Amino acid sequence: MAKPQPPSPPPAPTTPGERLRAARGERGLTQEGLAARLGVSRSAVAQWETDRAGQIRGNLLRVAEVLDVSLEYLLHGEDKRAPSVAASGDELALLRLYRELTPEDRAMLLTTARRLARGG
Amino acid sequence: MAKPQPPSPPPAPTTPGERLRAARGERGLTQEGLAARLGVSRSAVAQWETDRAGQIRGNLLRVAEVLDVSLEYLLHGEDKRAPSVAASGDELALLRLYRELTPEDRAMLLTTARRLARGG
DNA sequence: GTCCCTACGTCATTTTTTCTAACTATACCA
DNA sequence: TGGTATAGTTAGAAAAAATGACGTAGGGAC
Repeated sequence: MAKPQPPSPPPAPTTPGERLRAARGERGLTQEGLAARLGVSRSAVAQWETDRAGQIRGNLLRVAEVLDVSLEYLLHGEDKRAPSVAASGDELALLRLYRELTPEDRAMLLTTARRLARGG
Repeated sequence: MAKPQPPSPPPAPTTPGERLRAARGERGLTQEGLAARLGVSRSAVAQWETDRAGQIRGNLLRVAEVLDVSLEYLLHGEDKRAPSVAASGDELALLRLYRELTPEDRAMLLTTARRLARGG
């Protein structure tokens, strides 16, 4: 009965902590690594990710910066404002960066993307 | 000499506090009114607006809600709300490619984009 | 098996931040 | 002048978050 589950629909993280953890994971950072970049203790990061009393709040800005996700995404989840195309925080980040580039660099980035997509 | 200044180019607020004050003003709220809606004291609001020792933090979310501005705007200034939709064809292409990538490759592409954006 | 190492969760306590409650200042108007 | 409304500033209290220490789980190497 069970349809052969396609690849694996990623279970969207539902809390700020989960989203933080997801974003950190995607960047291949450990809690310790992230903590170091932020200049806080590892346990602080652990507490943020487990949505404990210790809240991200004060460091939100820097966390969003270091992980390159939007504040809105970290806090609210998917960006509800952009149903059309760009969805997640990292996609928005990519777009923002792209728009900053010179035409030459844009072309280069697209080439890189294609190469990676081909399995390069 | 001085060109007749057109209407009045609104001097863009440059700090979170100034932007908060501007947003509050636009909505015709006094510090007291805003404080009431947020459930904090008026002096707290006053301190946020005068950018005293990074304060808003804990209430950022609610402030943004009540004033109906984005967090990004409050904190960073530039309106980050706009770029949520991918417009041009090349941007769409970039996004499509991005979505095909593995998390690792996505991270790599973002890194590349950041490097290019920094002028690398 | 067990030793070790890495990554992580949790707790008690300390440290930091932020709030509140006065108090002060300025502007406006009767 | 007095009265009102709005906002800036300060000290101390209250709340929040960071730290450091401890415990757990998984994986290799031996």
